[in-house]
Amino acid sequence: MSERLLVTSALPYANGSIHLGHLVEYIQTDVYVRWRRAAGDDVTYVCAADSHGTPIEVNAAKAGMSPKAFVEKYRAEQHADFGRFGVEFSTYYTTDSPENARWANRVYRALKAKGLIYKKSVEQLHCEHDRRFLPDRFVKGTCPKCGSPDQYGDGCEKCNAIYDPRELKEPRCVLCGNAPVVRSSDHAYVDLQKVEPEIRAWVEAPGHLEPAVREQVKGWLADLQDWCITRDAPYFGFPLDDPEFPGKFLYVWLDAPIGYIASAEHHFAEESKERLTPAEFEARYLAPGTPARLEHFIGKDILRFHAVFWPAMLRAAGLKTPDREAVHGHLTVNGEKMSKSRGTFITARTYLDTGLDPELLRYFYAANLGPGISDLDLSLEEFRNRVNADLANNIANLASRVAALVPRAGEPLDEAPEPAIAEATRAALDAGSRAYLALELREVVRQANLVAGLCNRRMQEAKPWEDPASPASRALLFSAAKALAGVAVLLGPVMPGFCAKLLAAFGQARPERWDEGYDPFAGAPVRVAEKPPQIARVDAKVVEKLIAPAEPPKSAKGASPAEGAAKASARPAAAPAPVPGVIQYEDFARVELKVAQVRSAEKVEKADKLLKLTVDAGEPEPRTIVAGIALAYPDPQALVGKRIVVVANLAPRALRGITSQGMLLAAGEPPNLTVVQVGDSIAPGTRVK
RNA sequence: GGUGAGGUAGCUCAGACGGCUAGAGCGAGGGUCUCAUAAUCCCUAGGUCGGGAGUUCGAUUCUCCCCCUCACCA
Repeated sequence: MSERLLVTSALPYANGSIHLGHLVEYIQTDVYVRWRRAAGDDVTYVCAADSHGTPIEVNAAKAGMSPKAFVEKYRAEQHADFGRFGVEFSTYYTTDSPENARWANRVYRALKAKGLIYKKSVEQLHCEHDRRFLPDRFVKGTCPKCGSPDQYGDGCEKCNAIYDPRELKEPRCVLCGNAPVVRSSDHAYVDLQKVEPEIRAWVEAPGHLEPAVREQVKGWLADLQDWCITRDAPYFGFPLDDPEFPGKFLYVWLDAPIGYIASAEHHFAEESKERLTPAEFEARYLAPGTPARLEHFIGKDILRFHAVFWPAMLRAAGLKTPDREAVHGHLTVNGEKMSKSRGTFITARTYLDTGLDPELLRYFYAANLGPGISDLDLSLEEFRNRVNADLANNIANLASRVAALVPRAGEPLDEAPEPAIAEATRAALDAGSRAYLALELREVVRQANLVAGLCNRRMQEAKPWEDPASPASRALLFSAAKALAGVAVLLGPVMPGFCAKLLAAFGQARPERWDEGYDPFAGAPVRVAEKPPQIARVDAKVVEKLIAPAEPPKSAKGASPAEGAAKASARPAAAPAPVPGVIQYEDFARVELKVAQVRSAEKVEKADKLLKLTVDAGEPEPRTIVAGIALAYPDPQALVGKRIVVVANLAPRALRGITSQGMLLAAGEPPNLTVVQVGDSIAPGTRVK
């Protein structure tokens, strides 16, 4: 196919560390980019740190740093983290760059020249103490609808009401706690109604958006709101160069997507192998009608900016519009939003610290990613199953058994392949290629496993270990090794390291390109050049290390507010602020209560209050629980067979030399005490909530 | 409240211009080989295809209503 592409991932906000939610998008994009390159395309993969906005300005000040230094710290850390997961950008720049300042002003001037900018006075909450207007997330107060305290200025997390910050009761500035006042200020607005037909045309054109996404965006177009693109000082951003709006800054969301362009321009001017002047870069990549493709990977949370505002901006600036926007959903962990209080907020570092290979995460994501916007769940159990069943048991083990037999068959092998294996491998490569283009990564993974599964089955049928040197055995071993080479090529974009080793193991070279003319059964004869790569089976204990010990909810003071939507998707839910004496649902949810059936009960020696119980909590192993209930149950046998409720996730603790794995619920004080029981219809292991 | 998406086996999902016994992978249960990472391979799972009504010879697949989930928005 040989096309030229500019591919982008959303720009992570330079205000925090990369987590597994971010990585969905960057891994998805990286896999796509690697496949494109393997297929002979010329791809430039652009990303950058999103560096502007109130949160960065405020947090930098808190950290006693200049915004520039603050941003650079996170930019470098993020870039390094991505690299560890094999995400290889052509460039990882910053939106706070001279190139971007120039581009942002150019786009602004273009909007203005087209008559799309108008001035409007807006009332906002202003903190007299901090001398600043407060973005929605910088105000907290009581919800005007339901009366819940401690809600952000844009909406209530309790009743889901959405309102204007001015409606908030008892508002206060999250920075200093003082009550803000209402003040008005003039701002620049983009009149989107005027360009609605152009936006609509872009949205409805086939190929730009997935059908489901397109419907969503069309819904917005039916009720287009004008867009405010300026902010008041103090602000970390580009000063607006327009006498009509003195002292204003460009809103971060105007310059963020422009950062794609500015970063790419910077890359070609100063980093790339083939250097391009800004004019050459623009002509090649951005001129309307250029054959170069522009593709954006984004999360569903920033769809509006990319599917409505961005095409409008590009059109107004006389540039080409995107050829595709791939939108993915958010990451959940064990079926729920990532949450610091549950310990499921997993950073890239946390993952690396467990010692798990980053390529396993790439594989898992690929195995679960399609072109749609549905959320992707990282169930730790599924992760383990997937890696163990597909990689360890199926693919890597096949490589291992073939490698053990090839020397016994007599190297090198250069046979006629088994037709069924050859055909299946070619079909998988063919289907895989189409799947990559359609971003059906899970289909790619499926195809690879089909091939390996067939080879394993053939091995089982033909038993080449019985007579390895026979012509039939040699043909099968040759076929399996070559099929593995095909699998390595197919999965190469997903697991570059593993696949390179797999090819090398059987003396196979990586093809220059595999879109056309690549035949795994041609090329070098098969010999075992080195040990094939192993995939250690993942142990449940290792995976569990991903979940941090639950962290107490942060105080309101420490919570870092985000202005509008964070740029990169899958941001965590903000921890609700604690109210004295009242716990949040999350606090309760941290306590894992389970039904358990008492198997045995006996007195603990030398302790007149303690009983030692063995209970079945629906787990592989029975639990031992030591409880101070002996006075209330002089005959421990009375408890045997009862279904009680235990706290299952309590840290184990030794009592009288016996480790108690949890505690049971009981009402009253000894000796007048009764163990909480449930009916016989509830099975041991059932969660109590 | 509005808009959009979706609700198919324990889990992740396929599928059907309406029609043979609704599929796959993983998990689970049983069996098997031993070249290989206690891996492979074989068999098994009987799920009201969210609920109700309608159209039809026939709907899980079409229409309508309802319920639930998710997202975006006022």
